[in-house]
Amino acid sequence: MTRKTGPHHSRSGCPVNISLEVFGDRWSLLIVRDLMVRGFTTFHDFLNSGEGIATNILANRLRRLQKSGIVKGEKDQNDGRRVIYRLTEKGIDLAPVMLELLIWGAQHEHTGAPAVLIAEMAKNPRAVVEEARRRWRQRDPMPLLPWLGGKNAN
Amino acid sequence: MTRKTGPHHSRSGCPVNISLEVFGDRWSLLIVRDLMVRGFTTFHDFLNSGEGIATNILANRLRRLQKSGIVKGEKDQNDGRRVIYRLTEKGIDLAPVMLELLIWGAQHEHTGAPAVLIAEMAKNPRAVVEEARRRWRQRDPMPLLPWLGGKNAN
DNA sequence: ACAGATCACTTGCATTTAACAAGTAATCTT
DNA sequence: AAGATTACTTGTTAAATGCAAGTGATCTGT
Repeated sequence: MTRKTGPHHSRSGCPVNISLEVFGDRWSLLIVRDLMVRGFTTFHDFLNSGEGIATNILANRLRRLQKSGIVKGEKDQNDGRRVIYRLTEKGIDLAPVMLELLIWGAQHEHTGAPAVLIAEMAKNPRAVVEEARRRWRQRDPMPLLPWLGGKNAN
Repeated sequence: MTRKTGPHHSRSGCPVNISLEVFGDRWSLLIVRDLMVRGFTTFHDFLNSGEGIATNILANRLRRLQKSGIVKGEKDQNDGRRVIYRLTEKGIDLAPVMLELLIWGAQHEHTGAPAVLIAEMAKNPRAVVEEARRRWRQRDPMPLLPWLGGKNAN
């Protein structure tokens, strides 16, 4: 009924904690990934992203990401049905987090990622981040990476 | 041999996705943070960490982190009740992720982190990661950072 | 040696969140 | 005008989380 501390009470002022409160769940960063490295822009894109998010969860996460200023959505001018989602600057600033996540996962878990490519990125993270930022600035829709998931092996 | 990550099947082979399946929740990375930057080692430490995790969830996350090889726990030789938790190498390899998470949170959200310190870390992430790794190797229990949570407004 | 505290957990239960299946309104295509 | 597409909602069920209390092993002080 009555919430004692309001709707969004921060558990602590630690930056790590606060980051996790914003996108510390199983889906939010996958949406950011799709926007950042795969060049996805629509609800439909995210839905068929390979991991199988449910429509209500996707809608909810997109709303949350917009509320926290990481993503912005606007109506497509050529097609009134479509909403085009795009990272904000705050969103593209997650590129370093995304990259380190990618590197860690590729180095420590069995993924479909080609080791050479990962090593390359690990050697020069600054360049990768800068390239991501460049594409974002120029609205370059081309994926940043040849898609790493492979044929979705299961 | 089929690429199985255990009884749970992977949603996709993307490294980002797999990373998130391992620690993509609100608590796992906070435990890693406590181990990595605060020098915490015991159940009790994590419990009084400031964010208020419940005992059952904490036990569950510690188990999961151990199963995925990020954390190792062993009995304290001087006190048979205690279990001392420590990051594995796979765990300390999360330092870059943690750091970028920290930087992003500090730059984009309202946190208690001193801006100067954050800027310093952002300027030379390699050094910070190397220092974290050094402390881990030498079992240096000293916190990596003057604690950033501040007075923890709760 | 014993009482009481401490530590690392469990267990049971209520509440919250996520997953699944359908449906809907607006818009576009033919 | 019919049918398809797009971006969602709305139920309903399953799972995860949060909370309070309890358990057993071990340590500490007397």
